[in-house]
Amino acid sequence: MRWSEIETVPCPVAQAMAVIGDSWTVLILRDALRGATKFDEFQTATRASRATLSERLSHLVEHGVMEKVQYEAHPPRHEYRLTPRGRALQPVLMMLSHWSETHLPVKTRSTGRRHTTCGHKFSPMVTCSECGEAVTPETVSYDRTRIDAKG
Amino acid sequence: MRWSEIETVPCPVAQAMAVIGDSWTVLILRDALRGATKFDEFQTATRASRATLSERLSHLVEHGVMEKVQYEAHPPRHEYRLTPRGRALQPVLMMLSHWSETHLPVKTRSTGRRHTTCGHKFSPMVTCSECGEAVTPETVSYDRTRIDAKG
DNA sequence: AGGGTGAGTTCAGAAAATGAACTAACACGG
DNA sequence: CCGTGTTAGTTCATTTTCTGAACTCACCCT
Repeated sequence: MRWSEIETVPCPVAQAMAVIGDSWTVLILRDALRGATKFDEFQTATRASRATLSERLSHLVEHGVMEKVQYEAHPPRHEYRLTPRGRALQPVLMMLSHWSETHLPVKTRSTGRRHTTCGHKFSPMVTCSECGEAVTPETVSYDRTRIDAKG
Repeated sequence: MRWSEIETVPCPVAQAMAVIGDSWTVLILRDALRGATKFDEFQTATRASRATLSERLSHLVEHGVMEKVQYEAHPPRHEYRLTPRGRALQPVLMMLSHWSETHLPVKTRSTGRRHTTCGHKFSPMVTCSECGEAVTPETVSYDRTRIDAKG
């Protein structure tokens, strides 16, 4: 199966990858979440080629993760903004970054995440919406599990 | 910059992508977390080509996310198992899947996640390790933010 | 007129992915 | 011993995608 046909696979993870699974896309989202909006800003930050970046941004717009907004008419200038759907990826990126910081050989400075509500430096944790306790791989079950890609 | 050089970028997200950012890799991890261990199991579930799958599995082993274990000597047979580093990706995959289920047009059945500790169906939430309250994009700040890829 | 900026597009060459077939190393049944 | 089956790959010709550099367009500024 071709990677470009991944969108046809009826699995939530595959559907997510169809939208944000191409190379560079996660780095684009990282920068968007940090406030980047302009084409050249993304190009400098990600260092993807202009052609690839253009393709990826269009793809994200098509899938409702970002929107392309004209912010100046003369000369015509655009910026790319995260939609609510795009901003909802923040927890995913945060968990990914935290995994990287805690489980990969260190090649980066500590991120210094601070929770402004309580004022402390913190680690992001995944908890249960119902009881508030931590969720671990061992304490989750799935009512219907499908291993195969076809459904 | 070439995608294969992404590992040289000193940013946690880029480092994570260097390990799990290639196409198919996240689907391999999805299946590994569901209990897949054998080459052909991964091939059937992901539908990646055998060559690509072989390359990706080796890459994950190199980076300590999976290990290749001989489980039978005659004939020699191996299986791929998640290491602790690999299992630690479960929260990332869970948040990704949850994003897909809640923010993408539905093309899949609901996952039916249940927290065995409390017995309820639940949604995974990201909370602060210090105060236990929900973390949102608006309630996080970073002590040192770097937008550029160079550091 | 000449230079600069933002947002791309174009294109030839390089790199990576695909699918099908092939290999290896054995087990099993007859 | 022979043919078939299983697991785990490798090989390779073809197709697809990515890369970097240059180029375009539409303006503004001096």
